[in-house]
Amino acid sequence: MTRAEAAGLPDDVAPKTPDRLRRRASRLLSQLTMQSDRLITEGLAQVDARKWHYAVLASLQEHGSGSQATLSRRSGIYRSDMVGVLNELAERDLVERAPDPDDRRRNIITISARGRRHLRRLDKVLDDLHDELLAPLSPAERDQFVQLLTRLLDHHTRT
Amino acid sequence: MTRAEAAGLPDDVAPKTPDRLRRRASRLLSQLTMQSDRLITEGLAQVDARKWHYAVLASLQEHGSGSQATLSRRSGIYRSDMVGVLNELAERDLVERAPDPDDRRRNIITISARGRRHLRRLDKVLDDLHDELLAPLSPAERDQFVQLLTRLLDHHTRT
DNA sequence: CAAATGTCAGGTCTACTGAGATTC
DNA sequence: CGAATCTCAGTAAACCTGACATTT
Repeated sequence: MTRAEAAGLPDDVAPKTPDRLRRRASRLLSQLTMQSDRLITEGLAQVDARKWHYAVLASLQEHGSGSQATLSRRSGIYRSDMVGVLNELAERDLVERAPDPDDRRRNIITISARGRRHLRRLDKVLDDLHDELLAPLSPAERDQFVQLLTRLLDHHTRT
Repeated sequence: MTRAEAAGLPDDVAPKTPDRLRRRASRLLSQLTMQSDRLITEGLAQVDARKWHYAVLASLQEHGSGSQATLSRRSGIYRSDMVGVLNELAERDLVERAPDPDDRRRNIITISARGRRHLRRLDKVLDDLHDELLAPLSPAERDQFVQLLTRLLDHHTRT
């Protein structure tokens, strides 16, 4: 018995796909991302960090120092928002902001020893949080989930 | 050669997992959802609709009429935001808002014939948009993707 | 009385735009 | 000159809270 029949609705009113609202990938994505963001934001707050802190520190460690504009392109944060993020990171002595002698428009951002230590901590915290986020999935399913997400995202950003 | 070696970084600085930023499920989710939301929002705007319109209309059709508070619980929209959404839907004659004679605190919201027609249109539009969203995936992969999302979301909302 | 309902007036956060000053 | 960089001001939308009057 379909849901429409159960509700006593005539056939021409019955949805082709019951529960279509709940099955729409876009809606599932939105809702899950809200949960995920909350989880991550709260978890990082407990170690005095934010999502963008991690993005910038990880990018610095993996790809090396760079100007604010470079970091912006790498991490996807807007140039205008990067200023505030770097202010927070510099306040905590996690990065150093020094003028570029070769191009005086630029600041060169470098991760500090403290920043590297902090990043290691954040990585552990995030590992735990992702364990919680992906708890219902087996290791193989987690890999597959990440792979599907990656393919979708690549498709929509590359083009 | 790892990325860390390529960048000339010492071993103790090398990330355990290269590209960890790009592989974090939370980050993939955030970014993909941003693309998805943009796609859906723009697509619906072309037929003078918004995401919440669809949510409310679909809920009305699948679960029948109800008070604003009931709709709010069904669709996940806040009671306070529901007012505005229903104003927009009523302006377009897609729903009717009538006081409940049995409980004068309530309004009973009913989908109109026009609303049902509009909903059918929105469903087609959304089908196309999801085709675009999930373009890189095979039908089997799309099912699996939806299923993984559903399991994750269930886990984080039920508990 | 406590609780539910519809409504309104906000708060906060985030993605995003625009512009100005400086330097290349 | 045009273009890039850093910075700040501000918009728009989304999620969310709190309060109020009315009714149960």
